[in-house]
Amino acid sequence: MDSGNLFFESSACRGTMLFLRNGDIRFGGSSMMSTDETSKKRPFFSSSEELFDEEYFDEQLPEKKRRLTPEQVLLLEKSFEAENKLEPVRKTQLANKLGLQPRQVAVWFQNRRARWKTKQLERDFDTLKSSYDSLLLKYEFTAKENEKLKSEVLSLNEKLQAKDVPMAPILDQKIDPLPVETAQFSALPFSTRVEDRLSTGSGGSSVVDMDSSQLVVESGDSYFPANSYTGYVACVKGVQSEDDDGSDDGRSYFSDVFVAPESHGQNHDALGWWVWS
DNA sequence: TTGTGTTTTATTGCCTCC
DNA sequence: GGAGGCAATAAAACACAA
Repeated sequence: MDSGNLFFESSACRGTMLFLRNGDIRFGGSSMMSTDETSKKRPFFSSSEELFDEEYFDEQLPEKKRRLTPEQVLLLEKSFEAENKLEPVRKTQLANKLGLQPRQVAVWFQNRRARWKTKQLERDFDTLKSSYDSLLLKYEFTAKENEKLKSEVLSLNEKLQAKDVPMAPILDQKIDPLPVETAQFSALPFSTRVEDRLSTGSGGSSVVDMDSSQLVVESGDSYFPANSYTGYVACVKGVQSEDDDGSDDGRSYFSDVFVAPESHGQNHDALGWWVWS
């Protein structure tokens, strides 16, 4: 990992001097501190000036990878909530404020974005699953209705035949879906780009671009594959989203949608699903 | 206390953008 | 070409059951 280490040990401190490829020199070591103690001590990485300061060395034990204090994490979380990308000026300001190196702040944001993305994928999956289940129930219900109506037509035809009246035809085709208004949803093709979703963490609302007929998900909303899903989204009530850890913004990015299979017209697919455009 | 699974911090390598 | 982003990964720190 590191390009070179120099182990050192004394009565005061014990650890490893790390010579990193990027030219940084860092110190690692071990301690038997409690978590509480840890939170009171300095962060692991300090400026090279500090690290070569003898007084500093006498007072401070170099540590191995050190967890950030709750206060530091809180401030970082707040900053992330405001904006999940870190421009250089803000990085420097945060680093100064927190007593960390800018690199640490950048790394924290990088990892935080990764965690956020993982959570978001989980939420998207849950939402899609709920939507699928809901749509499946609807399909099954309507299919039963269809069968029921068919048998009614048969029955009535038999009665008409008995009275020698021309029969009504039984259409051997599947019925069309309910009108959009009746079904209480509207279909919208959507397409989102990962870059757009990640560009900021402060968004959260979805807007519909009527000109392009696309559901435009504002930055940081969802992680459906970019331009790879060409299905349709329809708004429906009652799909719950979850806010797992509370540290995320807790927004529901697709809490009111479900997805139907791809289609280019009002028709049925191979599995008998109703699809529309 | 110890083994094990999870979380957090940090590095590496590759990619994109300017 | 340098800066910054991301995915993958390592490893320390932590949590927790046995």
